Amino acid sequence: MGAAKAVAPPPVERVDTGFLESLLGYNARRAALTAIARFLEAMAPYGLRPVEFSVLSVIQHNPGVTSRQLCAALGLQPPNLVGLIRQLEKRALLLRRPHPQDGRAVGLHLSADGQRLMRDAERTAGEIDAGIVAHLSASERATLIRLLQKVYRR
Amino acid sequence: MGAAKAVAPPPVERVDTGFLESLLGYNARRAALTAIARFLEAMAPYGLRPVEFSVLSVIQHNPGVTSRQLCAALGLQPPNLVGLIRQLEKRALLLRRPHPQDGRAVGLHLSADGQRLMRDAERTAGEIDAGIVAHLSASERATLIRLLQKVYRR
DNA sequence: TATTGTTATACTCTATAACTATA
DNA sequence: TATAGTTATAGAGTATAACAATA
Repeated sequence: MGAAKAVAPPPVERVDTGFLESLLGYNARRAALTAIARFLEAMAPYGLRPVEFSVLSVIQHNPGVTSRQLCAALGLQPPNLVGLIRQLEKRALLLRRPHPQDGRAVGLHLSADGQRLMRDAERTAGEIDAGIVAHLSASERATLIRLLQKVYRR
Repeated sequence: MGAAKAVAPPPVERVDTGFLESLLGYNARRAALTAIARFLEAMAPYGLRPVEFSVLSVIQHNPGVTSRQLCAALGLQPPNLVGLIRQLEKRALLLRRPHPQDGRAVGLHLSADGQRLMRDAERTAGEIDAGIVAHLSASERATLIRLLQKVYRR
């Protein structure tokens, strides 16, 4: 065949990420980043980042929940929750009340302001989420969420 | 009905995360974190973190790719790629060669060692990934990946 | 002895502004 | 003037060790 010595390879025209796209982890991460980016924009008016939103949401639906329970439910480290709780308390969105049965623990509750904020924020979050999967059918969306849960639940 | 004044609410027994679990973003993030945790363990013997793995994988399948193209393909910021490339070059896993057409750019290539490492690492990554979705059927796995791509591709 | 909440701290990841060399 | 690569730097996010108060 022809001369095959020291032929400079042509520049890459289109980057092939085929192998990565065959991995579940890569696709889940990319999808999560897409969703989180939209979420960040939509929650900016409320002054809530994703972690703050999820913390307040769990407190709203579980009044009196403890820090420990929050950490377990959301996969957070206790030390990282301390500053978060303190800031949300400063903003008067949540209250810390003594735990009815355990003197070491503190029950977390939303204030009236916090409840109002979260009612609006959760509605907005639901709308944003629907927008992200607007080009999926309702059944595709349900399937996607069901399969994702199958992955991370043991 | 009964007396309803100042009754202390009972402690939370089981934390309800139902609302968060109705959001795609939350589920995608949890699934991604699960997959990444397994990936971290499996790649530790190769000394590769997820970003390093994805960078080397793209270079392997696109010899001569530039930093800029890598960043666009993987969603990285150029400044964050610099140190990564430098370390991988120090480990003699990749080579930087002048770009054949653009004097500003540098073409990235895997060394022979890098190619050997990535052949093994990609095989291991595929096995790990299969293990994460082992309790899903082959068709469920394909559906999951297809729907995730539908989310993050525009 | 174990657990809740906390402090201090460090490490990773990611983001932005500004510079240089070349196009 | 626009782009590729780089430097310096700052901000999130996440992790561990160790402590006081209570169980």
